[in-house]
Amino acid sequence: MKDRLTERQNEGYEFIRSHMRRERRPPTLREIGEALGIRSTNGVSKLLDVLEEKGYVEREPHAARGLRLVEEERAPLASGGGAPDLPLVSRTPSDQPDELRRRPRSYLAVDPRFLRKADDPRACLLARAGDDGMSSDGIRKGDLLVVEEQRANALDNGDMAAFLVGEELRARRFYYANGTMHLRSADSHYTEETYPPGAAGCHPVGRVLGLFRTF
Amino acid sequence: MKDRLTERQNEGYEFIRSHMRRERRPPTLREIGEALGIRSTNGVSKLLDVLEEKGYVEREPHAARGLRLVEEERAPLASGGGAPDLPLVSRTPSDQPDELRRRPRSYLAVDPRFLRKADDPRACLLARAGDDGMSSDGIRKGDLLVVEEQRANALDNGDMAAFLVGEELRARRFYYANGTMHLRSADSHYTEETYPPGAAGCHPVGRVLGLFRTF
DNA sequence: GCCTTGGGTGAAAACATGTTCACCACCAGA
DNA sequence: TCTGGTGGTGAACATGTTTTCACCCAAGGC
Repeated sequence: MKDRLTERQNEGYEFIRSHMRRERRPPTLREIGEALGIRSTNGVSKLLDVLEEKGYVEREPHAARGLRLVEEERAPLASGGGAPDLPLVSRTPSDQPDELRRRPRSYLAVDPRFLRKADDPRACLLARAGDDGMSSDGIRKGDLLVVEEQRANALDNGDMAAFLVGEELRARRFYYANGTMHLRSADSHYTEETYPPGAAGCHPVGRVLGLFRTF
Repeated sequence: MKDRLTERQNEGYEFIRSHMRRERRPPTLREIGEALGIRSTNGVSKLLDVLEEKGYVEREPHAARGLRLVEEERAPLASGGGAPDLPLVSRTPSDQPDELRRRPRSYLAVDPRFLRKADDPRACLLARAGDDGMSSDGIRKGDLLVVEEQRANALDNGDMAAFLVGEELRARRFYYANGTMHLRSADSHYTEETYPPGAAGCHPVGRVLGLFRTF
């Protein structure tokens, strides 16, 4: 699978590796050439062709610095490849749910173990709870909710779910009965809300898998 | 030194950060523009000018992908800006607090932003709350607490702190008065506990910085 | 002698990427 | 009312970077 490298090829590979650690980006052909004493970018390009054939690097055609080390890709954790980034969504009005993943406020690394209940980790996102309606269930305003996006009909009665109501994100228990969605709060100060499916004022985002809070 | 960013500027910064983690190389102006919905490379360039002025990034003129994150430069480990792993400690008796970091049950990746209030991220660990004494404050039995190890005399009155009591880990408000430690619960069903410093039955672990919960 | 492989040179062409210039709109504060 | 900061558009331009093409040399195997 992975052929052995000649001495010269290994020099090239090692330079690329060290360059990526130092600079946090791949070298250009010229940079490689300069380091190895190769005056022609074509000479370098051929060297990379060999490294690619032998399975040590991958190249993205025509891209500047379009070089990746195969080894580091798979590195389980060696360099932080382990935890996927989830987008922390910014405030979104409930009548424009498509905006949810646009312009995320930031990305946070989340250990895959927190997503083990998700059908699809890529459907997961982070959103801030906008009210205290579930504080009796231990969810407080400002908590970061881990939400797996789901359509309402994929939710089961009693699921902890997240909804956009106006511009606010609310965690509630979800119930579906008599053709309406019921959003049940855990807090007696909050009343149960009901919406017809597809109501502009309330968009079901998905199931709540977990939460993060900082003090 | 480091000025605050506007929301829009933060979107740009966060995209760059996440792109570098995913791709192991900085984005081009056009890649940034595409992600943020900016059609002119000049618009992106001006955004980067601001990020540079405010001390978040550095630019290498004329270089392709000539972008570096100031923050990640100083990152202690070569983990490429990846999330550090915190040990999830296993059950430890309060009279053997040194065992706390021995044989951790597992390690979980935790985004550095969850540790921003820590003096020393390496002093942080994860532990499961063993009772419901703080449920009125939103901490429930089984929650994963992010704890920065600290000696009791580094704690301030009113801090949310973690204690080993017997073999159980408890979150409580910490108060020190009249030569005794007071562990105040948020829940009226629990009574306040007091211990002399150094009591074998109660070992202060540190300050609680945050919590993780999965449903 | 002839072919293959590894390892090149040099230059032009094609494409990717950053820079500059002219211009626009909104908003908050002096 | 003016000014400066923020956040852009669009196009031309200059530079960086990779590709392609033609050609070279030495060593080893047949």
